[in-house]
Amino acid sequence: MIPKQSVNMADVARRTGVSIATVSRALRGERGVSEATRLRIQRAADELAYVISPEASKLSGGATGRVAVVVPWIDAWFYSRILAGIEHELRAADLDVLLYCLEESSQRESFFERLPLRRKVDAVIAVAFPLTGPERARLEEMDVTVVVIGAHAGEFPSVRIDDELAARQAVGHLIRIGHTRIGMIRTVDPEGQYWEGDIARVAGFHAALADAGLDDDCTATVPWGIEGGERGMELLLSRAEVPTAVFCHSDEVAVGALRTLRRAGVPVPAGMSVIGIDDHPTAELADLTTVRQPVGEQGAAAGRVVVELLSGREPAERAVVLPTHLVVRGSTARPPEL
Amino acid sequence: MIPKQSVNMADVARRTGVSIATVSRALRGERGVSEATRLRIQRAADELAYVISPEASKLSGGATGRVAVVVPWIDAWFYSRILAGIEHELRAADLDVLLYCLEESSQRESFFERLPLRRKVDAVIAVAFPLTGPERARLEEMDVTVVVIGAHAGEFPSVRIDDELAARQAVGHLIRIGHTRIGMIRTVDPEGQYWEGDIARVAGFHAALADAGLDDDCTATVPWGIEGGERGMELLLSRAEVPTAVFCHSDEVAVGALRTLRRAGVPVPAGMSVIGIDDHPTAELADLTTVRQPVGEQGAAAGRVVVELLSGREPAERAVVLPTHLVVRGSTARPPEL
DNA sequence: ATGTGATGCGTAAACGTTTGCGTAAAGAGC
DNA sequence: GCTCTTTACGCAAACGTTTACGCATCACAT
Repeated sequence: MIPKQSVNMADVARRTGVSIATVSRALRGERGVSEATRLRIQRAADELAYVISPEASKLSGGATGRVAVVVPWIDAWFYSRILAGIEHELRAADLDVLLYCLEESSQRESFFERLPLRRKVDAVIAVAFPLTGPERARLEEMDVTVVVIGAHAGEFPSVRIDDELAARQAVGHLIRIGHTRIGMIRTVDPEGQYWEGDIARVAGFHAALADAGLDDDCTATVPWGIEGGERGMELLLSRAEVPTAVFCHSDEVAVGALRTLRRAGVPVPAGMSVIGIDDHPTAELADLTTVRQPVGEQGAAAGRVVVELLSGREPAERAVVLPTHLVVRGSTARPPEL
Repeated sequence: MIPKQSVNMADVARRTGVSIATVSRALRGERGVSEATRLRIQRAADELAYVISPEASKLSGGATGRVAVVVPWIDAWFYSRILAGIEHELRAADLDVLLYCLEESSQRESFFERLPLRRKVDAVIAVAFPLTGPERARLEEMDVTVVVIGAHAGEFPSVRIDDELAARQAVGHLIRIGHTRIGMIRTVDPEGQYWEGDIARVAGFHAALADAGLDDDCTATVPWGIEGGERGMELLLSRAEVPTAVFCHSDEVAVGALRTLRRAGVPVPAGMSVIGIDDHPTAELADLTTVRQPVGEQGAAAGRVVVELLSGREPAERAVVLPTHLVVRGSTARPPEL
């Protein structure tokens, strides 16, 4: 057997002339250790480049120092930015990030159902997918702390934007510049489910139209993504009453819509205004008007909430709602009639 | 203290009437257990929904079941796709992914230097950043298995594309359609370092030109990204001899180059051909000719290599090189002179 | 009958922490 | 001076595995 080259608490204890128990307490900042010895221990630990063994710690009732992040996709702008925000914040707090990419709801279900989360992590951050009732119940019964991004699920702390407001900002812009026939392209996931964010955006769409006394039956439903956007715009163009402006669930959908318009020879914004949500990088490239949401910042906020909760403090707010705002570019203009 | 609701080996042992040791051996498929009892134990474990505690396992000399993935950025197409590939493959093998996003080389250095990797993970996958000599040495001396993506570092198994060949494919295309004055936009990282991939692409660029007997002093060096691409094209346009075609380090750089051209009123491809590498999603949107590389597949391949190594098998190949191929779109055409 | 290897399994000692309990010493109140 | 807390620390028992060792048992050849 190769000699263990890793230093453990016993080494630190020996070096400081105290017991292992005292080292444990000192290093975790527990009370019951004089400031003087705590300092000595801390220094010794630094000198030895000691790092705690998460295994042993967890095994004897401590924390794992790990947080699970569950996303439906990684290779999508939104999720990877969220993830970046989370990772940054958690690493700053010396927590490790365990990544689970669970595309299908059945995978998520079995993950929450039978996986021994409590054995692996101290907390779970669930990003932007619909939590089913059983999932929620399951999470509540195991004693991991949970934070949800992009949705509000039961009593769990959450971080999100106000999707309904964002939709109102987008549609409000279209109304202000004179549009009266406004369409929307909404999205469903591959399993045919509407996500909370989409539902709220549709609600905001309808509410904004209602406030302005406008008709609102002009909605197309497509799978999320660029191709969905293409299809959605095709659907809207084939209507009896073609709208003069379209509010898209998100920028990627809007980019698809723009492609269809280009192919159909409809000039943007002269013949059709298009607006999205996100401020995705390609929105700038495509000169797309949009409602910007802070993405990385949502991840970071969730990370901070987790850190607070794990260190026993109550976070400042249990439901963080970050602001969105309109970014006007070249894809929206007054309707042709005016 | 809340009663432990998690099943452990003792429970399985009791249920089957064997010792804990036997359960341990049976569940890991070690020899020394009759097939009959192994089956009984397996069934009991399933019935109890037993899952091993990674902490205890690691603590007593076993594996952690975790793999660290180190990337310089997450919120970039390339890395998030790689990550998706890795995650998918590792999850299939019941390994957990620990994500570390280390942007600065100093962070990476201290990560490899003082982090107790052996305490946390069984293996490390390093994605596409330059490993310094000390880092390499450090990794070698701790007994974690290492796999490198997008570079070849020492004796470590690696997964990558042939960057030089990819460059040759791109430049070869430009030469074949008649270009003789070809420029390149290469990239450096924020710390002023050239990455292995870039160096190889430059080499391929020069080699392809040399093979065709062409001049090759037309290179611009910029920071990676869209803005870098814009700047790079500005530099090339301000040359005494403006090239008729430009090979860009990657698609995102090429997109920047296209923006500068549009602003400068240079028609593409009539006035300038542009080609990139990657086949980034926006390459299709921007109608950009490019050399496609399999990105998610590189991650998946690396994941498979790790799985092989951790289960004690030697992987099929220690240096996996995945193929690239030309994707011709509308951003390249014969030069104006012809 | 005896010896010789396998084979199948149990015993018990790690692994490196956390934590309840015990205890000595110091300080506080009278 | 004597209790009564409080503080600072040590002891030792968990936590749930892996694994070196040891002991039967059995097949097979002597």
